[in-house]
Amino acid sequence: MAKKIIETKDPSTEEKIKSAAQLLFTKKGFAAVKTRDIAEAAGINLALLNYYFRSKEKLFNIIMEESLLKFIKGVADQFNNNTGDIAEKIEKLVSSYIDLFSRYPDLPLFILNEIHQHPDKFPAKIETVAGIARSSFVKQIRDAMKSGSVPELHILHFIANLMSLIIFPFIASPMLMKITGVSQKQYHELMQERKKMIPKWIKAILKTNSKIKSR
Amino acid sequence: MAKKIIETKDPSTEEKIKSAAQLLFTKKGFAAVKTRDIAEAAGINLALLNYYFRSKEKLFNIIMEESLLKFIKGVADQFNNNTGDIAEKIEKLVSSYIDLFSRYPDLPLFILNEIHQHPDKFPAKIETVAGIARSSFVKQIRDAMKSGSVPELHILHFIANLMSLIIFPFIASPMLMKITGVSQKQYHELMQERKKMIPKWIKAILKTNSKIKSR
DNA sequence: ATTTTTTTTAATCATTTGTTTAAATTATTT
DNA sequence: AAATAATTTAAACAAATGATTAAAAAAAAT
Repeated sequence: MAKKIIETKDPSTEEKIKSAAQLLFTKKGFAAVKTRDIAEAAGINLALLNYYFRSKEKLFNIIMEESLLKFIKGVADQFNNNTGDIAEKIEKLVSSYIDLFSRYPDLPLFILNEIHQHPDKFPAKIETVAGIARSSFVKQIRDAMKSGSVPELHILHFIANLMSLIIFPFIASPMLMKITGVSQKQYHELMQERKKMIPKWIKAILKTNSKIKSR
Repeated sequence: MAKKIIETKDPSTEEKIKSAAQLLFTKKGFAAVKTRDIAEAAGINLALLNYYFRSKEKLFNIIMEESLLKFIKGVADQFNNNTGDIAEKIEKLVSSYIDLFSRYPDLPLFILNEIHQHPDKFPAKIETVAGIARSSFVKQIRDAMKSGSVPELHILHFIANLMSLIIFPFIASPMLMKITGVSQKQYHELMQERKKMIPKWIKAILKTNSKIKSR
């Protein structure tokens, strides 16, 4: 009856469990997924889940942590990158996120749900988040606004708009497809289109507010 | 052991159950809510839930249907309204939605989750959705684009952008508050601000694309 | 080859959970 | 007031569910 310290061994079954869990948790959420579902999807014996991960909750936390990392790494990289101007950073950010969500379409809703239900757990694990507000990117924007080269706009609006335009179409894809009658393939192409369009739109949004300032 | 046909009687306990269920389902989703949670929150005996609603699932469906109605009524009203120009309709739509989500902050995530998990169930119940594509509002936009008075832009982008800018900040409020350090009260004020700003931003987005066309 | 350790399996446990039952209570009708 | 119907309650059931156990099988070490 030798228990094992998780890290050290065979990735095969451990990985099988993790990827099955990732798939299911991401698609259905913690409560809706049963340990037996994971075992079956992974093609392993039920007891192995607890053997490798101790509990459903611990397994979920691992999946969630990795998901959060995927989600945040892109922002963090761009937000803390010190080279390039605002426009360039936005382009890279948009592009890398659209690629990420094209690969993992369930990721954003999964994460937003988790944050929605456990708002306090979230920043504890990922210190990166607090860093965003102090990042060079946000500073860059704040400075540009103060200097007048970019019109004033509350930073929340700016970040909210940018994230909205990137993320929401992935969260709402079934609805938007139903409403517009667009096919899966078309939808994907339209998302690719947005890589070029969102940066332009964001720029246009910023210019809009100059009316308010110059009045 | 007298069973009853639901509609006819005392609203008191039935309503207590419904509002408790609405609160919990909306906040935590179907699987995470236990019938005993609902009973406790409603301050009623567990068996009454089944007495009045037959099953947890039936109760959930009622809550979901009402939520979908709340969610869609606003669009449908504006989208099928035949008076007023595009700009006016957008203003009304934005304003009514921001009010709706300010009152029911958990509503959008709840509905998006449901659609995400049961994409087929959704349009079956709410015929309104299919109607949106054929609505006078969408026609109006399509005509305006063709006539050149508004630049060409795939209708999906238009609807996606509009919904994104309205809805996403409510879905992501905990995250955005953490990132920007904005308080609950400030956040609410900023959402109110968006009533005026989003229509301008949408207009600005539309104009952006004219470069592509006029080139 | 033998021993030891690690991994896998089938069976089982203890709770939890959705639902039902039968009796008690309350309200309504006659 | 008596009879009937509707509502509420406490208790219980059956199935589902997360977790554990002890033994078997496989792999690694000696």
